[in-house]
Amino acid sequence: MKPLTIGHLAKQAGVNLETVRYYERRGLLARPPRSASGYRLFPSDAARRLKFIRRAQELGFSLTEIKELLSLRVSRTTTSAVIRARAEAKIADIEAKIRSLESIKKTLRKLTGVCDGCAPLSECPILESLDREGA
Amino acid sequence: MKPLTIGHLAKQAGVNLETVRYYERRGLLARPPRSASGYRLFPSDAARRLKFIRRAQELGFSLTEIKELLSLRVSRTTTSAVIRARAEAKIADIEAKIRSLESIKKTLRKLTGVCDGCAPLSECPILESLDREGA
DNA sequence: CTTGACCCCGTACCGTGGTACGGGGTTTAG
DNA sequence: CTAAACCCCGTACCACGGTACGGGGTCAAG
Repeated sequence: MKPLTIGHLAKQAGVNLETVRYYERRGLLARPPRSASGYRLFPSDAARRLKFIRRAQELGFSLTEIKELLSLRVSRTTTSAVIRARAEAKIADIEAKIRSLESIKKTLRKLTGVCDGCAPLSECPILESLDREGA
Repeated sequence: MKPLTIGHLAKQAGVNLETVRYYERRGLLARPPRSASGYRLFPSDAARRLKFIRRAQELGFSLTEIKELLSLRVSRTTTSAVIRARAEAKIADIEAKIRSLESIKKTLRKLTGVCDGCAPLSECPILESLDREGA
């Protein structure tokens, strides 16, 4: 639970040290307290936050969106109703993503089934997923 | 079912015309036949393919990965066993994405539940999702 | 008390995924 | 038969998300 220097944090989270500074600049990581000589001293849960950011990126969220996600919490300055609305919007986004992924997955499963069933497949069956629904 | 010029295709798929050319260069779209004067004449299902690409991008796939996804199909040059293995790898990727999304969603649901239950929440509850499991 | 590892900051540079530009031919509607 | 609208191609440029560089201070081991 002792504070981490930027190098240790970066190593622990598996990211580049410069990336940590970059996220701080972008506001994804709070500006940490500094030692007398100006070194950043990160709370140990900063590593968790970094890992969250990386995972969320892999799921197609931009850094801006991730920042929004991370700031969803009840506070003095934001009422729970506002938070609730924002969270529900995010949930809808996420559910749409999940549906799309399920759809691709289903298609891929059909594809792996070919070997067993020898069913005929269209030229590029994957195109059959993700049809309809406006952008 | 008549062929589309690049402009019509772009409009139909809701993408920039230059993007179509870019995808063609990147190999995500087959080089289409040309008219006598050199105009591209796309089969009408190219629009579907473009929409697929855009959706897959929103799900965090890079253009390179999308190209791979799109090329998953049985052909003369690729045996079904190879395809099967590739498809199964993609399925595993997708399932991991879905799990991560479900995890974030669950956290967000807890958040929206606050209004009703007035349960105390940690400072930033979203961090609790996506914990553990190596990158 | 020096040497190597680490940190600071600002700025420059890079890969990905486009998007724009510009000089030129083509097609089509009036 | 001409003007608008479209297409060609190559090249330049852009935003995002980093990543590297370089000149300087700091800290810990020998």
